[in-house]
Amino acid sequence: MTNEMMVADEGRGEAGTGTLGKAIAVLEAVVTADGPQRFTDILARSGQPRGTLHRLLSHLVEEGLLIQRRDLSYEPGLRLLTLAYRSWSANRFRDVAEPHLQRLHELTGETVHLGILRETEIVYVDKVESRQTVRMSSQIGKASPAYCTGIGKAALSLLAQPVLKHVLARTAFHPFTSHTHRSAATLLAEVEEIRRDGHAFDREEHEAEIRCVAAPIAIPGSELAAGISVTGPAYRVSMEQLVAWAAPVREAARAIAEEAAIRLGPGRGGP
Amino acid sequence: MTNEMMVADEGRGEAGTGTLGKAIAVLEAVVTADGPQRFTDILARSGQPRGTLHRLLSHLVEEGLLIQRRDLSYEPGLRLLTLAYRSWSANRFRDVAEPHLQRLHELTGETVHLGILRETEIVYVDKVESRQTVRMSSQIGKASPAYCTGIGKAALSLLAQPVLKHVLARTAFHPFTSHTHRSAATLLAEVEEIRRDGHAFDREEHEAEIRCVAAPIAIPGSELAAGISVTGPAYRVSMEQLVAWAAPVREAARAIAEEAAIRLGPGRGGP
DNA sequence: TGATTTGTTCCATTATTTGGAACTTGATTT
DNA sequence: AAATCAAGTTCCAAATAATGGAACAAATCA
Repeated sequence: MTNEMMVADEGRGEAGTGTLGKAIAVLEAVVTADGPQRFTDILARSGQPRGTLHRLLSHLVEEGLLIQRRDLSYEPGLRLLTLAYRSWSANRFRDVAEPHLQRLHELTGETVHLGILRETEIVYVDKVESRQTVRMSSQIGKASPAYCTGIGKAALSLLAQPVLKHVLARTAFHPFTSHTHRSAATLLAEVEEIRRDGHAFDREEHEAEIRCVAAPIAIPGSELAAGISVTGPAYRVSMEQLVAWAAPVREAARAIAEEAAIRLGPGRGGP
Repeated sequence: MTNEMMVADEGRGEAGTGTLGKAIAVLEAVVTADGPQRFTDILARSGQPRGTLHRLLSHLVEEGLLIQRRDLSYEPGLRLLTLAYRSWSANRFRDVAEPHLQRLHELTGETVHLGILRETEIVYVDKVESRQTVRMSSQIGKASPAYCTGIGKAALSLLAQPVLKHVLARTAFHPFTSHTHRSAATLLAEVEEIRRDGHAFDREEHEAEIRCVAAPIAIPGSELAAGISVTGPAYRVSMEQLVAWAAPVREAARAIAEEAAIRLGPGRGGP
């Protein structure tokens, strides 16, 4: 099963192909920008010709995916949020994983994440933490690079070697901290270890003073690679501590995979 | 300003018009369904012809908006979650409102919501609550009918009469509880009161044993009607208590509108 | 094995998209 | 006040993609 693991191939590199692809690319251009975007801003960001872009934008507004303000600038619409809410709350894999995340959190007292690999990034799909953090409902839906996060590297370890190579070829190795992998070479070696050990560490590779231990999960039914992690600040969580937590994290991952195989296995999804 | 208040008009009633509209309609059909949907399921739900639907689905999968499982059934993809995360975390209106919601929560000890009107529904955009509830990160993105919720009725009170009529004409008055409005007539009378008072109550109209007090906010710059509310269980929160909270809720709404007018007012949105 | 259900492909017709250029609008400058 | 410039919108013939009915495959059932 691990060998067949694939990554959803989105085809082209940047601007979407096809009519729908272009529309979504424009949507993304607006959504990823900081503030409201005027027509000219989007024109520059998207590279579409004027006439085309204008029609694309009106269609997106008609669909409620964008909102046009009174000063003619464009903002993300509410429909995106509603669609995402529905797809999140109906996600059966997250549902299966949730109690296991909870249990891991009770054991460790630290933040626990569930993430799924998409292209070269890890998308966080669920999170359990104790104290109210600054931003209220966390970063569900946030995407971080796979190559420098615990869950990311764990998920990468599930990929067949040629697929892994293909993903790494598309990865930009940005040096977030002094510990961040700087090339595919060192990462490939670590992935080898992760395959052997069944768990991965983030040694302050994405954010300074933040460490984690993670384990991979192959989602049954779909060809997705996922993972869970326990994350904590370096001053509170030593590497020794993380090593000690590796076993329960692996065990939780195994339990999630097993339960998922039963509840969302080969047949139709349950009620 | 209240008079110009409009509701994003999505045009047609159900199935999307145009190429993009159809694609999003199909996406929605899959996303709102319970489990993974097989081709035939979607065929029935969407009413599209076979050939068309097949192509539409492949495009959606190509774009990462849907995922196709090994058994050929379709599930929501991760891209939706990522797009929604970006648009939520960059939402400047929510950003402005957040500290005010926090303050209201500290004053009342109950759950505080921020919602925006979209068509006939209220979409919850932010939420502040104390104890960890069952489901972790709440119902951000959830949509509830406007006619039977506090924020919904408050927001409706901002609409110009003809627009309001148009919205109510498209509303299905589902009797959730014994207190739910059963027709536009009684609702219109209450909206009149809400316009006069500046606040609205939900007297267990959407869910039994749940009450709230809400106040409307006209979002400056866009033509959106929004609102905030304090919600609590009937056994803990009396109607008298809600009446007492009405003033601070109105005041918070006013403060949010004022601050929003400055920070995201007529000009470009500053950093 | 034959019947049935489910998913996929084909392709001539039709409708939409494309995108450069002209046009409108509104602000700023001379 | 006229001229200049920038931003947004509209137009339309050519190019392209969507359409959808029907034929085709593949798996499932009787």
